Amino acid sequence: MISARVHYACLAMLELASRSSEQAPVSLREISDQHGVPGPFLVQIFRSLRAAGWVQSVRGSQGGYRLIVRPEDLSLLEIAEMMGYQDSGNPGTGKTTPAEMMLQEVWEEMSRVSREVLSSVRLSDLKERFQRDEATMFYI
Amino acid sequence: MISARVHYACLAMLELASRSSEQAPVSLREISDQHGVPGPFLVQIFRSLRAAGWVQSVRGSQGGYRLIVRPEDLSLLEIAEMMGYQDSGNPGTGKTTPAEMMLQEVWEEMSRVSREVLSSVRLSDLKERFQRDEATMFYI
DNA sequence: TACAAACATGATCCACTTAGTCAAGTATGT
DNA sequence: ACATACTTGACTAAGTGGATCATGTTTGTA
Repeated sequence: MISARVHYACLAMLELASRSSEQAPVSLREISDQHGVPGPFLVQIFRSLRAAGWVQSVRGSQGGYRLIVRPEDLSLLEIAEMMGYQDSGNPGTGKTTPAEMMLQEVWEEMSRVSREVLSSVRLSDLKERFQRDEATMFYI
Repeated sequence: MISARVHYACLAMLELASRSSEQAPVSLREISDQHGVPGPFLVQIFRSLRAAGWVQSVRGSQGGYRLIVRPEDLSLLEIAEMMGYQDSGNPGTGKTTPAEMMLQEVWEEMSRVSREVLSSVRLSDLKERFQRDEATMFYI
């Protein structure tokens, strides 16, 4: 249901968000090492993130990526959709029999509630929780 | 998210349920014609339905399938799972970083609510609605 | 200026799943 | 006997997702 592509993108965005106070951009290498995401795959993902206008690239040595949207303005649903979450709808025989339509309603309700969950989580929510967790960890 | 296989299986089960009062079993041919499901594909699907113990096959001429569970005892979730819905869980890098775990929670919540929708619809619910629709259609 | 770090872009590849097909066999009613 | 219809198993075809490669461009630094 959730592809690795979506998962990786969310990890990456969370990393950028949690380090948005730093001046230096974050390199793909760091994200790759930190979260175990295949390096070349990250490149692809960031192409999309850049196209979405959420990150800015800094080329050259000491380069990397920087977040240029406010974390509270971005939900996981938006990220997932940008990464290709459910471009294709539910199946169907094409017919419009009563049975067919009834099932369609169920599938749509399913996808509705799923999207509701995704859209209810903003990047800033995760960032907050993340920082709280880190603080807790530190004192244990 | 919902595969054609699941969709077809639900259509077929609904057809069997709505005709469970008839003595004669329902042939695959009839279901195929009625709902536009590729014939040979139905064969595969019914193998699983039979393995689940929900239908009984009647071989030979005038043969077909007959429902042998009560429609109120079967939910769409059970059908979907039998047809291979989400055998594989959500993605993950395998690491147990805070970020990773937080995302896992979201993905799990997503799949939880989806399953909740599926499990809340029983075959008997669809059957009822189906018959009501047919009756309405008739009088229009 | 030369070099290394790091992004940019496009093409490509492989594995897996899903949808769909075929063929040979068995059971049964007429 | 013969037609109908399920049984079983193998098999193909297409699409998708994950991952990789190669090559080029930009920029900081020695």
